Amino acid sequence: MVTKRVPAGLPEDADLRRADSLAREIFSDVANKWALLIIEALGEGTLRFSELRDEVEGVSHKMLTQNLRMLERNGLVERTVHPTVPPRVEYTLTEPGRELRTAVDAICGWTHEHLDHVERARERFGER
Amino acid sequence: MVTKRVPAGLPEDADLRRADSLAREIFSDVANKWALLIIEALGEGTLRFSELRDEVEGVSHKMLTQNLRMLERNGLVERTVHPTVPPRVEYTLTEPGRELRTAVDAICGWTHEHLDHVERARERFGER
DNA sequence: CTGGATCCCGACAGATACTG
DNA sequence: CAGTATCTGTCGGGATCCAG
Repeated sequence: MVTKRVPAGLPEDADLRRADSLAREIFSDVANKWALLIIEALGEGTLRFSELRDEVEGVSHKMLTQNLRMLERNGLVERTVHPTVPPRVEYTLTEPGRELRTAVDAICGWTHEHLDHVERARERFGER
Repeated sequence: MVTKRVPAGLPEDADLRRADSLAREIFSDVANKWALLIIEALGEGTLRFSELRDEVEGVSHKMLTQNLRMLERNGLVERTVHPTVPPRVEYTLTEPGRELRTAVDAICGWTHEHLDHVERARERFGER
């Protein structure tokens, strides 16, 4: 987390602190397993709640709603309710959300590309 | 998380399942706040344990060691002990670790670039 | 179907103390 | 300084039930 350094006490000092703590807060929100998997699952498209639950393997009802609310609150995901019966709710990444997704993609890609490296590292690590 | 689809029952089927579950496991390990912050803190350089504790703001002694062990086990971080007194232990990203770091950089960058967007989204979300 | 609310247990994370 | 161990409380997160 790169932080701009400024002599203490200047007028803009407080603002910078605020911005940094906000950045940390957002990072903490976003940098968790379920949030990233949801972002990855949404991809370019639109998914319903139940589709997401199926798509994001292993996520519980609670964690899904919780993270979706959080992502919506932070403006990463847009939630559109179709007032039909039964209700139909769709989730889509916003533009910033899609931008973040490319980073998540990179992590996913990295994971698959280094399976062997990790496995070998684990074996070596196991020898003790 | 893109998964290659193969007709069930083929010889390589089991291998693919194993690879996927391994990928998920690695992802779960890596996609957490402290691990990502540690990777980001290490950057291109080398840091001692105590330097990392200072650098990664808010991390506890325990979480730091725990995550460092995990990153070492997965071959993302290299740990070198200098048998001096007092002991001096240094941590560096491995090559795969540095590759992953670029993705983490992207997330950090994203965070700082969208502070306003997030703040506005939160305000709008608050109106309920 | 979506999702809020509640209960409850296990895992996680902090604090502290102890070794090399 | 670096790291392990233990103890303890908190809370993440699953299961379940209820409502719109």
